[in-house]
Amino acid sequence: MTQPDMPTPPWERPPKRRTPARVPLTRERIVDAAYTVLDREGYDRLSMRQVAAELGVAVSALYVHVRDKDELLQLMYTRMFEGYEIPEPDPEHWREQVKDFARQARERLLSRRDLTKLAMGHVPFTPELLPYVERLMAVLGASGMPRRVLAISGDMLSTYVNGFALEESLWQQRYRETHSSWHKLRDEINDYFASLPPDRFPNLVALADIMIDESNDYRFELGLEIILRGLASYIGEPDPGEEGKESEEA
Amino acid sequence: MTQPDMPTPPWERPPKRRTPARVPLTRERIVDAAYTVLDREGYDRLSMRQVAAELGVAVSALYVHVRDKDELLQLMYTRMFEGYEIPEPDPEHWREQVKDFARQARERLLSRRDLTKLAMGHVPFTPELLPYVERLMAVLGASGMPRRVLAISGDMLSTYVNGFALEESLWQQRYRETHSSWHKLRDEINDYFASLPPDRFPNLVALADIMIDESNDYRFELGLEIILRGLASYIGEPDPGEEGKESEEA
DNA sequence: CTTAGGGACTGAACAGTGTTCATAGTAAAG
DNA sequence: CTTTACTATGAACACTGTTCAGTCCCTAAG
Repeated sequence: MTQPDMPTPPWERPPKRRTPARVPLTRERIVDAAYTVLDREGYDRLSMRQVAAELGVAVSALYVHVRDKDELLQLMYTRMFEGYEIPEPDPEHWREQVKDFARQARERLLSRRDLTKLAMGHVPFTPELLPYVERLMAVLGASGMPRRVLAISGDMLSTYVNGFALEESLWQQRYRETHSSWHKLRDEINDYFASLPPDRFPNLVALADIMIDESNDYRFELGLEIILRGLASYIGEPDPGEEGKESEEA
Repeated sequence: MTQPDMPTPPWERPPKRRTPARVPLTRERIVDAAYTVLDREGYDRLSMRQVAAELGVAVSALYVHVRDKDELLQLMYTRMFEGYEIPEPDPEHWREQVKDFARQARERLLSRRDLTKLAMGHVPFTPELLPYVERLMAVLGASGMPRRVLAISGDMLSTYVNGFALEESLWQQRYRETHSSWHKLRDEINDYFASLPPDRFPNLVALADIMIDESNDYRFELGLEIILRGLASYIGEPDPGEEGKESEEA
């Protein structure tokens, strides 16, 4: 509303504080700081005190805006999804669309430190995240697979991607702590498997060269293709839901 | 060596202490106590102090036998595998054998509290656990699938089982904290999905009745079958390893 | 039997954690 | 200006994993 280049008339009191001495604390700023701490310190050292220190604020101030550490982690989890791109469903290309989604998810999980640990144990069923689930189900549904297969396909895919990325980041963490390069660690594991007594471990010895030695990208793609083939095998079949429908109590 | 029913001759000194005042602490006893605490308190409250208290011993005494809390968790993880039964490989019935293994694993993970959290982030590559991996690879290898598919099939299966069981136990935990029965919570989630605006969430609304409402057993079996179909689809195909073999640096 | 050694165990301490609460400060509303 | 509402503070509580100077006790040697 104010013309930026015009000088303020002397009779008009300037706003009490153009740059308030204390920028007000918000959930957004807290999550920002939490991510800064996560990048620098890692998930295990991400504490309320570190986040407060990052903001130059007392610990208890955080609890005005956030109920729990759990709620803060939930907010961080939610932010992980921002800007996710899931395309319009296209029945002709659902397989590539699903693969692109999975690749995007893996890339994101590995793009910052310890995001896999953050993602684990959370479920994208909050109101803010349901749109993403809806989009994925739309893409998967375009394939024409039966209802009951469709209902668990999303879960299977995200479990696979999360589990794969978690394992990747665990190895990364381990080599950062003990080895100079991923190559070195990989070769050592390789040698370890190859040096096992072949009479007791014939299969592991025979597979030693590709158990870990294979490119992670390639392994990821192959696993993805395996799941997609399994899903696709149900297209055209009747819904596999009529037998075995006993309910359980857990 | 001593005849149990014979009275001890008076000239033969009895062993210094038949029931020593302090039963010696061993790794085994520590792991026992840790499992007792895990059952009673849950993973998040499993602490060195609780374990020590369970044994009636000072905390620092534990560190004589165990380097870390991490090492204790590793020992607990190892014990999870004791008594696992993986059959002799039989090329005719590999699918049922693999399914039995997966069912057994899921059952075990859910048989005690928070075992899924304990299993997560650990890899069964220690010397004590390699025999189990070897057996599983033998069963899978009997199917005749290509080398590179075989190499990741074990990982995929355990990722699936762990992820599935983890999600199950998360729901169980959540309903224990807030709801009277799993049925109640399930119905609420069900209603929630069904009550979403159908224009924005057509797929989720359409699947509301089977997204969560389905029996967990049935969902588990279906996911297993999907993976097995994907794996089986490679039998008879050449090893899918010649294209896309670029290595990465991570 | 006495002595010395060594391992198992203790208690206290350190540096950190999540969370709460009475209090002080600040900004807007009456 | 005063009141009200609310944010932020600092101290405290009850925990956590881990370390370390000692103590105890059992065994082996003299």
